[in-house]
Amino acid sequence: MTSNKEVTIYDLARRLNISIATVSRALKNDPVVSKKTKKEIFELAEEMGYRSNLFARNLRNQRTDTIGVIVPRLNSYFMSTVIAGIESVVNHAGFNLIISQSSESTSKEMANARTMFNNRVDGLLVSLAYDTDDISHFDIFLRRNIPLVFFDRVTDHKNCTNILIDNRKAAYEITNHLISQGCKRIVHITAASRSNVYVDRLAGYKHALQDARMPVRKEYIIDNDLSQEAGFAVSEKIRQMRPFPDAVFAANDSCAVGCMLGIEQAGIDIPGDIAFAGFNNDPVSKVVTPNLTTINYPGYEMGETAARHLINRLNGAAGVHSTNTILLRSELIARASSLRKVK
Amino acid sequence: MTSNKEVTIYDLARRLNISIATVSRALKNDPVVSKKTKKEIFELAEEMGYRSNLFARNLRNQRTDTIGVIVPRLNSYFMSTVIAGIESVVNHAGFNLIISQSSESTSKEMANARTMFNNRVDGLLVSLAYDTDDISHFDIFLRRNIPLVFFDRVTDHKNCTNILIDNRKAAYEITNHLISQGCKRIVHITAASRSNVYVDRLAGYKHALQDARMPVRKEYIIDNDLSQEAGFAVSEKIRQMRPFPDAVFAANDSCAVGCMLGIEQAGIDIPGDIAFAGFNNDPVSKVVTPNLTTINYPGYEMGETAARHLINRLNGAAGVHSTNTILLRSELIARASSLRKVK
DNA sequence: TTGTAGGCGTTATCAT
DNA sequence: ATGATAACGCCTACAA
Repeated sequence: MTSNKEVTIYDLARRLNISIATVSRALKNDPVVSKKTKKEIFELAEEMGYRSNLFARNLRNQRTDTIGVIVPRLNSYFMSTVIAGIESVVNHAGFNLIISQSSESTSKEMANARTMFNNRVDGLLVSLAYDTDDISHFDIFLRRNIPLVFFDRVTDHKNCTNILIDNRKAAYEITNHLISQGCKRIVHITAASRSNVYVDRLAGYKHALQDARMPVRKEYIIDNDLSQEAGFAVSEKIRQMRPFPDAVFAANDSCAVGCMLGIEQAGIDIPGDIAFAGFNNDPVSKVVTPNLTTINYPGYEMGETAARHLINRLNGAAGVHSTNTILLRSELIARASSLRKVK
Repeated sequence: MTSNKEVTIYDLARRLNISIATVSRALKNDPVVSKKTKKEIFELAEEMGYRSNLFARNLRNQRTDTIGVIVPRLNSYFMSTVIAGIESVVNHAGFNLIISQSSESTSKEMANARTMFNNRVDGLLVSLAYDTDDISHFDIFLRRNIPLVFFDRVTDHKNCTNILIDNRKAAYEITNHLISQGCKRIVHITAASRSNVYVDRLAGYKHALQDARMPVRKEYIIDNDLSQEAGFAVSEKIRQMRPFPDAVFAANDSCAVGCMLGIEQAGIDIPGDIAFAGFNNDPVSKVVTPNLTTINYPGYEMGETAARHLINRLNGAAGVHSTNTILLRSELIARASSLRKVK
């Protein structure tokens, strides 16, 4: 059992018979302190197991060098890739990171925001929960000029920058791809959420149909929570549709995969009888049989961009403040699940 | 542009013409303060946008109510399930959480540990990086009696509790299952890591073979990083083996899946020509064709257990301190990838 | 190059 | 029921 007593700069100062000011300066490598003194201080600090007290420091500095991240869920490939991107930038810039998940619940998101606020984060990166509509719980940050950057699941707000891809365009492309493969009755599985992500994908889908002079049928637009299980459940519904749809475009890969599994169990041929497309380029898209056509979503870059933008703002970089939206490039990846014709 | 100035208890006190002591007491709902004063204080705090300063509070209290988590990677289904379990317990107990990933790098793990230490976490939950062997970077915690709990990727250390499953037994069972299906030449894919997880699974595999009086062949034990790509690469190696193996037991599901994809591309029948088994019960195991036999790994429970144990220790619960190891139950899930006989 | 002293916002101990 | 005040550990003008 060792002592719990913390070593402070006072202890170091006392032992070396110098002032705490010198110790404090030495520890932050202030060039004004003599090499010799510095060396002594460092060695003693090491020996006594000194650690800087972040609270005292932050209390004094009114700055925490910490950035908060709030995401709906940690458990998608996409999200963990984003986090990796954020981390690389943030660490490099000497900031710490606090991550929390809202579990797709607005009330938890509100609590998380409060915690971040109380932890005095210098800035915040947010991807909104499924149902978050009103974002007034972030006002506390804006009122104090704490920069707020949204990514993926965003919302329009002056003073906040949004980092995302052009969901509408990507959905347009993938729908168009299905059309080009001869599909005429394309089901779209989307989320019953007002989130930009799903709204825009739906818009892209509709737009592509319209441009191809195909009807937008209400019964072909199916709402669920986009989980794999929900996708599986949808397959049952689809099987009973008459006329039978000849394509499914789901707003994410897991849901597409769940639906594919259900369809295949019923002995229906993919893509012969019905083609499939998803969204995100999740690794599972390369596992399912046949491999799933999807949109490659640059998660790592998105994380990097969001973090870099935030840090630039913190450092007062010119022009950054007025940036409203940053769009990243995405791309269609056509795989076997949708390839019906030899081109 | 609003002011950045923080509201403190001094501001509240001044406005109400009372002392900061009363304000402080009122804000923590001390029953000693009169209802009336309390009400006034709360209302003014709300009106002025007061927020408690965590740094000042922590500095004063020498306690942060924060728990740190260090994991190798966030991007596996298993790990995000664990985190969810940890979160539920931790939030409920009124603690905050700081999460960081070591990206399987020992040096990053060391840096993370340092950060956690400087952030004065009250306790730490750790799953070790791939190659971490020496854990002296955690000594700083132990020296200060900051409780440390390892889960999944653990190491033996007095004063630390380990939460894990019986990897050896699980691996024994799954190997035995393959043997019961008539497999005689079983390849094991494992990690070139000294981590208990892989060492124990290998031991279980060997043990099962020995109990069945089957030889343990060195060339059947393959090392890699257990990624899906690595699994795919292994399939090539396996295809060239003579005699041809009739089963593969990989130490995780992604690697098993990667290998299956390679084997199937070569037109080899699973499980007819070669059976497959993985580990973890990752969702992908239900997507791959045929569905993958695996071990169900109770991630959520593991997270809950680890967090609960840590919090009990922080609260000084009796007996907890001397607990060395907590084993959770795992179970074999036999699916089509290994079912060769009708029983 | 080093030292002195005040303050960052709280909480807890003593008084009143 | 309320008030005054001393820490908590650090940083930084200002002084020497």
